[in-house]
Amino acid sequence: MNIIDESGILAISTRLQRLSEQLRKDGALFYKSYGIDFEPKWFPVIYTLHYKEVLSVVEIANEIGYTHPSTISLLKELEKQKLIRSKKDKIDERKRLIQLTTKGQELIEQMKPVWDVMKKALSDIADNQNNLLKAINEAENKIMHQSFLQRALQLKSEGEK
Amino acid sequence: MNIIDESGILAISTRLQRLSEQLRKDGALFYKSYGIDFEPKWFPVIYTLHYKEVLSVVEIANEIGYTHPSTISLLKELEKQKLIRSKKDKIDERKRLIQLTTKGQELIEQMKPVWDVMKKALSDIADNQNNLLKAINEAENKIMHQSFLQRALQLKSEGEK
DNA sequence: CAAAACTACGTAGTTAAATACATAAATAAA
DNA sequence: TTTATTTATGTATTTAACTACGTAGTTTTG
Repeated sequence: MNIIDESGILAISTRLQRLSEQLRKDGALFYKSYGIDFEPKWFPVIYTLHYKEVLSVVEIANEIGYTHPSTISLLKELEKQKLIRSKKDKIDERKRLIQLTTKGQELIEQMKPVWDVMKKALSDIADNQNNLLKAINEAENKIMHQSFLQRALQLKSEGEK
Repeated sequence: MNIIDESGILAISTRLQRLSEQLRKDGALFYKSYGIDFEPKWFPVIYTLHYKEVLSVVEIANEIGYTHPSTISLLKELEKQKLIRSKKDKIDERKRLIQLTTKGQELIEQMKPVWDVMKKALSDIADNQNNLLKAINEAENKIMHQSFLQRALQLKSEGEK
């Protein structure tokens, strides 16, 4: 065990990042093992469009929790892959409406069994005495209610009394 | 609740990354609220050197779990801030030995009470029915024993039987 | 209904990590 | 003891996110 792992909660941001990166990389390799040309970073957009069908750029950005410029660059890649297409909204001319192509829909069907296997492997990793996914949900809920910064500032001002 | 949060375990990498980023940003702002010029990304290096005192570049990289080029660029920043200094190892001339400067040590003393507040706020966020830090530890242990990719490939081959 | 404010999208530039590659010193092997 | 291998460090380039900024529609307001 190294110092950072021992440092506990203070290094939690680093630990989260590292874990995320490991899972992402292995995910990419697992798609490849099926001969599927799919990058894990595309998942949020594709999965969202599978359920919502037609969304604008900003709507997708909000759904996946990225900024809109990041989303635009993801959409560009997906458009190059011909997995999505877009058209101008006739009512609001500023909006670009995005949806899956037939190729995109077919790819999803092809990936569904892969996702099932990934789900099992991930659940196995994440479900222990403490369930990682539930822990994330609980932490996110707390942050949504009051951010880390707000909590820390409050503790700071209480300490100054 | 959006689609990605509903998608559960499949989007866990994205969720981990997002949470990490939120905590990192708030951390930076909290240091600033004390008038301390310190970036959260420096924490792993500084904290490690606080306990190990003298380490080479690659040793630090291993401790903090980054690649050595990333570590070198962190070290460059810290050297520019005069928080660390380095000298050539007399026994092994390839090695550059890194340690905290007096300024670095003083900064740590200044940050210790800040870290205490952060610890409380983070513990409050992370400790729920499922403890996030423990969940990370458990997941990392499982991955260390058998990676996500290995587990997924194994499930795949079992399914093919 | 004209001006102001807001919203949607896009581009440019920055940042923080990675990978790939190169070099030099140390160690092992023939 | 030369040669080959490994290790430590560094540089260049790539990647995937961000912020800052600009433009063009849309909506609200005086």
